[in-house]
Amino acid sequence: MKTRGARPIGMSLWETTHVVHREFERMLAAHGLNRATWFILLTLDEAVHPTQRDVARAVGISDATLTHHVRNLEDGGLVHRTRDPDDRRVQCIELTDEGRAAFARIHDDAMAFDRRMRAVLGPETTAALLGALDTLTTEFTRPGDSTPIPRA
Amino acid sequence: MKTRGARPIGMSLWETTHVVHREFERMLAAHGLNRATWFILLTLDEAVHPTQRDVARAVGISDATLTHHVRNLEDGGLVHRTRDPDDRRVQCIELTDEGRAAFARIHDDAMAFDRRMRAVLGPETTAALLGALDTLTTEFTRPGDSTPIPRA
DNA sequence: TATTGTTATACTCTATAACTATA
DNA sequence: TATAGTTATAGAGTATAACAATA
Repeated sequence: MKTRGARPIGMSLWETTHVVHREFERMLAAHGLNRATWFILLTLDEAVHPTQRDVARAVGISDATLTHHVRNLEDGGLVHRTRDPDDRRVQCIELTDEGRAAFARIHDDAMAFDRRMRAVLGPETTAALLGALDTLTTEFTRPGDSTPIPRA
Repeated sequence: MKTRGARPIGMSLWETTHVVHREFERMLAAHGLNRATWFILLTLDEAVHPTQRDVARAVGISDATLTHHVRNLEDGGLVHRTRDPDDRRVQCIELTDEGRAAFARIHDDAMAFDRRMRAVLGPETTAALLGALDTLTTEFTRPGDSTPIPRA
């Protein structure tokens, strides 16, 4: 058939995302994290006393999957959980001191990563890229799918 | 800590890619395929008598993983394999008639998908987006990592 | 010995369903 | 009854290592 036309946008989008993402994951792995656990720590940093369910929603994974990752974080000593005294069904997740230190280190690396991207693109292209991505996200997001931080 | 600055580019890139990709996978799933098998069919359409190893390289997966997917395609009747008479170690993969028909249908849908993206962006923004993606891919591709069509 | 591909096996991420404990 | 979270289990996609067949 030899179907050849312009390269599909989706192909470029996929390729770039995964080339970039691979580098980002290498950085996270050097700190003992992966994408899901990093998103969890980000959510914990930004939310005020979230329940696990809140965190799962924010990260875009199921409760069961969150339990799995939180257990890993807890085993690694980055996080610790206590039952909420006001509602003992609720687990309160908090960063440990070690977790806060790790978060700060990774956050620095993540910011450096972002600066590298912005530097290579330049301010105008960066703005154009972000605008285009936003347009596509709006176009392809389904009303039902509320995934603030998208899943894999 | 409440670390808040501009939204990282990587986050937008990740989110958009996966919102778009989710829709694309829905389309593929309606035809009984997934991303890996679609990339395999694309490679078969474009390459001339590739070995399985060639296809694995092009898709960016291991030989063992390719075997796994090719078996699924074969079970689905889209592909069939014969040993190369000139070198009986080599499997020649070919689309069946049914495979060619399925490929044509999916290809039509994929082109429609691409038109939808280009339409919502407009020609200038499309060009700007592709340029930015290309810049990022170049910046973050490691010399060793040759992944023409990227893996998950 | 080197290469092509397969098999056996296992790991990670994910989900659903059934469950516990609380409310 | 309803909710928060856990456990048990499974499936998809991936990989590595050992292997068979062929060169």
